[in-house]
Amino acid sequence: MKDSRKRATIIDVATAANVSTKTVSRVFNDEPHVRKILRDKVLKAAAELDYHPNIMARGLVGRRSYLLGLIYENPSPNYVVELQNGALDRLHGEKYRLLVLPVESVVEVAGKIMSVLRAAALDGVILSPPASDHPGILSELRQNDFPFSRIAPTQSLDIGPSRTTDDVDASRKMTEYLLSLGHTRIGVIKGDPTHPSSGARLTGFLDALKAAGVSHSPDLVEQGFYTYESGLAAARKLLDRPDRPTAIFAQNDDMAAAAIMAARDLGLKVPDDLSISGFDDSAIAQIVWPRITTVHQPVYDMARDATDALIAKLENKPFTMLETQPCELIIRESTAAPAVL
Amino acid sequence: MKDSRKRATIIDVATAANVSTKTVSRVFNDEPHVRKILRDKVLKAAAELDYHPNIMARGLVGRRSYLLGLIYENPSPNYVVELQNGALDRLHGEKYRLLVLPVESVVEVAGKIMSVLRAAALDGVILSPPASDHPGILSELRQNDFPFSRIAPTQSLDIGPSRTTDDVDASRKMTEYLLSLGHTRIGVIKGDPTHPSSGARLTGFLDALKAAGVSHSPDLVEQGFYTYESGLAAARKLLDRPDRPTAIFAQNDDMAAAAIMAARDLGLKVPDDLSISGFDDSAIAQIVWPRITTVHQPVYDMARDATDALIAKLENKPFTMLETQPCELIIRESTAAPAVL
DNA sequence: CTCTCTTTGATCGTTGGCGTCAGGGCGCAA
DNA sequence: TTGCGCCCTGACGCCAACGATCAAAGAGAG
Repeated sequence: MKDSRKRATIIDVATAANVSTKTVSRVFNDEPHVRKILRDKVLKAAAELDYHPNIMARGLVGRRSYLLGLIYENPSPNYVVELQNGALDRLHGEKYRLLVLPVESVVEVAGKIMSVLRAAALDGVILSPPASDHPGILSELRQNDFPFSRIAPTQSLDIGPSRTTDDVDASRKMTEYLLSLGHTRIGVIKGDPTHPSSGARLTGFLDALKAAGVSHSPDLVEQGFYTYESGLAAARKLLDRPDRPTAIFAQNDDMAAAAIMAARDLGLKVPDDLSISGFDDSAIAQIVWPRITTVHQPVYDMARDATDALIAKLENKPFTMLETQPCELIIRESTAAPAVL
Repeated sequence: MKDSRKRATIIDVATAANVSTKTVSRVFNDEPHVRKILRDKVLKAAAELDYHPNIMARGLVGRRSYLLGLIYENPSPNYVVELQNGALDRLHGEKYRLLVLPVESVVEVAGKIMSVLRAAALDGVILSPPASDHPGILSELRQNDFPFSRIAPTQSLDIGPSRTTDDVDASRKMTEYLLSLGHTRIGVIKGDPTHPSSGARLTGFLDALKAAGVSHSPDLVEQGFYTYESGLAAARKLLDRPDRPTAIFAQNDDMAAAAIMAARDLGLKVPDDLSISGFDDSAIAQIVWPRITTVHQPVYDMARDATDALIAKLENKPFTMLETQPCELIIRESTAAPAVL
């Protein structure tokens, strides 16, 4: 037994198996031109020596780190964890590993994204909103020929592989549902303005109103930032209005949950006195009471698929540039017909 | 201008600055014996060439990857994100990077932890519960002299740096508070039995009852797994009993939130008909209604400090082996005196 | 001739060990 | 006091080494 402190090298394995290092290399890289007998001998020797290829050395000569980055802002823990899990599950069994790169704000990294990526020696990067739509970041990546894939982009869908949903359509459907219940005075709590999803969701909302011939006052749109706290403040403003809306369409579930809390503070019953709908179908939507009517966003699936596309790109395999996932309206207890007509 | 696809090497910088590569290396590693004039010249050349040291090459010769791993199970997104943020914030500005290593269950990796760590070429690893208390994992790490630090361990506090809170004490305080309200029939929803925190929290609970001379039936202890779903099932069992408890002490906030939902399904009012308390003070505790009385766990702080200790260890700087953080009872709206005596 | 290997030597980018060189301080003899 | 040799130290440069891959050339077996 060797000193366990010292790791076995490819030379040790080659010696033990009585083959050349080249052969060992071939075995570990699944290359052809190795008989099964030899392959087994090598694997046996490697197992006995507890040999693992040195990623550093391999990376140095092959110019690959097998490290992928995931860039995200941190709106809600549920979202982040789903994002990570989607990526991690796809990476399971692969030799790639995931480095998490949370950023305070996309603006923060806009100019120095390449420095960050190079300093971390990443092979590729997965961009989540709003980085996935940031023109500066995208152009910098393209200029440097840096492999990336995008989660839920809304613009320039042709410049790289991506997985997305149609926020406008989903938002339109949700609005149609609220209209069908009889709501016409609908408050909106917008998400972070630096996230294009926020604009898209508003567009869908306005489209539906227009199609239904319902007029809408811009005063009923309040700015939030996809966080619980921002949702609380925005909901309070909406509910303090003399012409209080009969329904609030929050652009994500965290803000919808905050709206429920704000309504409770005012003694309003949800959904009897006020309907509230969210977006994303994150875990929180089923934990609060009433459970939130929302739109299911396949965050996990999008993250997994974006990772898949990135790996395909890195390995020069074919991949689809853009895939739009369906989204689904999920009706729960937070919405109902308005009590007063 | 060089082709931007090709990264500048230390040789390019040395050539541009008209010094030796060794000098450039010294500058980038903050070593002495370089005059300021030369240092500035090197930095200027490096900036112009957009040079970043190649981590792979550096790691190869120095046997360091500057990669730290964070091992965790995935009980609740809030917990995971706090954990990650604590570690990441400490790493900010350092050359170390964080690799996330979620595991299905600690048992899954118990035997092959070294393989995982070596395959990922990690410099060190941060263990969160329950890995931080797993005897198999700990002994394997020690046998291999692999640097690690632990978050919230409960056993063998002398074998490595760690940051923890006193779960027994915190649980005792919470129980004393429930007793002081007048509750004597208190149901418990336990956490995952593979997490030592679960046992510790039960111990504190039983200690307090014993000290107060209150007898307790083991039937009032239900098994959960720190997840919302498990809490829902456990709470239902407790509430279906003929001698329904007047209070439920859930061992984390997710399960406490589930208990609130279960109570609502039965038409019970919280806290009027049933008091519910949680543990951890995670985000969810303030999002549900009533907001949950809980014990604040400084997860973020513990993660940051454990990261700090690990870095200190890796760089042979002094560090404290064990530090116990205070914990704080946080009283909110989910607890009150029992209505019926 | 093809398939399955081995051998040799170069290569990736960086760092550690060691050598070199210049200059300063110091002791000591004249 | 001056001049000389010596040691020490700071400021570098040169070269091998880290571990794996890869290209090229060759060899034995079928």
